[in-house]
Amino acid sequence: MAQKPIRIRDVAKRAGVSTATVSRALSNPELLTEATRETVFSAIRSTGYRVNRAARNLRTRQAGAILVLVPNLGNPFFSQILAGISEVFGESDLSVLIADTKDHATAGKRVVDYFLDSQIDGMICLDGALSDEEIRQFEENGVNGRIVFACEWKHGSSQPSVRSDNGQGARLAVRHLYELGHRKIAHVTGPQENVLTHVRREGMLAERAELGLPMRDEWIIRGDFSLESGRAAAEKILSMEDRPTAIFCASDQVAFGLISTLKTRGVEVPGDISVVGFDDIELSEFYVPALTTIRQDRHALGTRAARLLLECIHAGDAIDNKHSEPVMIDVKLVVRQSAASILQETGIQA
Amino acid sequence: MAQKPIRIRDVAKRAGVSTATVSRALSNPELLTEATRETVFSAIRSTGYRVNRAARNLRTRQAGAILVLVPNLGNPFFSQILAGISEVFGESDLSVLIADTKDHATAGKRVVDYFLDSQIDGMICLDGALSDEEIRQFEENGVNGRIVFACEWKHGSSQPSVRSDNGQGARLAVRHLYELGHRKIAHVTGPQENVLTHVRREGMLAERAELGLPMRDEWIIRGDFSLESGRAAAEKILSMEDRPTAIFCASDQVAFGLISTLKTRGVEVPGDISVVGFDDIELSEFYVPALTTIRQDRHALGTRAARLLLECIHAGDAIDNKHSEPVMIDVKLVVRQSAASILQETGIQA
DNA sequence: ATGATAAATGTAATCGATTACATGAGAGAT
DNA sequence: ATCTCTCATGTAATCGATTACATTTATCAT
Repeated sequence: MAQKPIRIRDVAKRAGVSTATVSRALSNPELLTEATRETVFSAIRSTGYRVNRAARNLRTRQAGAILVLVPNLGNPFFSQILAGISEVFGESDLSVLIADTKDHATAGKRVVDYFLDSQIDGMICLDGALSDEEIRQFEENGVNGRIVFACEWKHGSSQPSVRSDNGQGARLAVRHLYELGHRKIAHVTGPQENVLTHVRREGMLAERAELGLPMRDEWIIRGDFSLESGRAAAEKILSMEDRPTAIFCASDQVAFGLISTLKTRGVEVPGDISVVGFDDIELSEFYVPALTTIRQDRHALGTRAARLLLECIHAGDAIDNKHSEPVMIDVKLVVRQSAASILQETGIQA
Repeated sequence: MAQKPIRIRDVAKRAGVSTATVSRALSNPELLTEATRETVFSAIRSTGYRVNRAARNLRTRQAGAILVLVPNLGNPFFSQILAGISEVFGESDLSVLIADTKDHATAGKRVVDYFLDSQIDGMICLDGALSDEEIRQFEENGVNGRIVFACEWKHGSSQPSVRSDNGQGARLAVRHLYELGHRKIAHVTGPQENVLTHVRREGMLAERAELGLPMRDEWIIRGDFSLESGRAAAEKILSMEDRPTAIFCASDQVAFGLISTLKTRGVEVPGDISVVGFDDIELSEFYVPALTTIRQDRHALGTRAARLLLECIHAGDAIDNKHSEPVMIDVKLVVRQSAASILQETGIQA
């Protein structure tokens, strides 16, 4: 019961014009007379014609799609970014493909192949941990001008990117804890090679130095943004003789893993230890205690990156990589319940 | 600096064969002599040839992609399902498009257009709330055989679907609470028109009846799976004179919203009120208290649906809709901390 | 040796839209 | 009345792979 496919030729016949005219009505309507344009459109409507993407893509040498490369689709952090991206591309006529870096690694797929197979016209990469080999393949095949990084980026690369002001976020977190009276502040980092891990740690150290806060090696605990690593960090902290009074986590998930484990072991948050997260995912507001955290505007990260990519694609080789400096998105401190004044902890009142 | 595109013709020339032979080497290698096959493949390797998808799609009248329609990309519940889906399609050579129903509604897009524009060969629909109008369009355009529902489904439709055993899940939840000694059990539902809302509510009522539990109208609280609706439900419960001792929520998110609000208002969970969720998203284990909930195997939902769709696509019009009965995925009760024996609550010991 | 059959490969039409180039009609200048 | 020039539209080549059909070659029976 397949429908009879309606071709541009059928529309042309119906409208009494050539296929060229129909095609122009679609892509450059201003070239046509008011009258013919009307005739053609009414023919299109009455036949229910829809352009065949494959044919168009073949002829125009475009793919009509872009790819979003996500480090881990299972992480709720990315959902709002994706929503922002698909919102923008929903208005263009580009479709959005989504792939998980994890799947790739296991399946031995090369990202550059999406370009080489002309499956995509561009890519938004949410994963800064692409191998150098893959980056080299991008350069080699001249697809660099059609890649935008968002959230994460490749360290030292000049590729266009959209990012939160992570350093500032870290400083806000530390300062907030400082203002609450905390001096012994620990930090659970992200994965070792991650750019975000780096800038957030640096931001924290900078603010710390500025405030003249003490520092110990054991206060920097290696994590990887995951719930599980939050749990592991909690174990470390529980085993310390002299525990920090506050902990700044590199992600909200880490904070959840941490808090949940601490509380299970009888350590109260924020009673005994204050915790600040990073990201402000939806759930943070409804955690117990509601999480004090640094908000990243994930939706904006998505839409800005999407628009930037659209520019790159439309510019083509014309402008090339003039978007060298990253687009920065402001972050802000969201004060909730998980970090409290140290006075409450010790019971000392002024 | 665009790369010279290598066409099948170039490979043919290099290998000293016709384009037909090269094409066969790729799609039906068994038709060729060992020798020519070797020659062709080595020519492919040395030229770095990659097939042009647009050309292939045009000729074969396929799209080379499938669509996953998600009710709300921002909901972490779907991430694992998506991961499962992209895992399966990563092995086929179909790409995965993802679209959010919300965007569609606002942009006034029609889902069926993806098919009509030959952008997709099939679709996995995670949204059971498609309008009748849209369903009609599917039938009208003969694309019904290429649609698989997952998680949710269209009530009364015979379209292939993969779903959790929601009724059983609800029964398990109620029974668990019953066994803990609870008799006054409330339920926060999903959105009114949702199929899951319906079957979960029915399952709950059935188990309740079987156990001879009392029932009051105010114990059925309307929600919509969201954190916010959990908060609203909590407000309702707080305002009741005679509060239920346990609450079964239609989703984990609802449970979080509920618990967080109850605790903020000084009602302890599970001390004063026990709560059971539904879904078992990653975070549930790390909530405070760790959430007792019904686990849906989201990854399996994704992979099963993906494989089912692959079958449908390969079968073509041949088998048509023989997958009439839904694929059921088992759920199980995961006991954690949010639901406790009622004895603890009242302080009465046996 | 010859014809029949099967297996491997080649030839060329085809998928459907786009667009460079060609054509024709009308406006305006002389 | 004739010549230009412009603007709207038509003609047909093209994008690159697939595949029905044609042709060649090899295999085998008689």
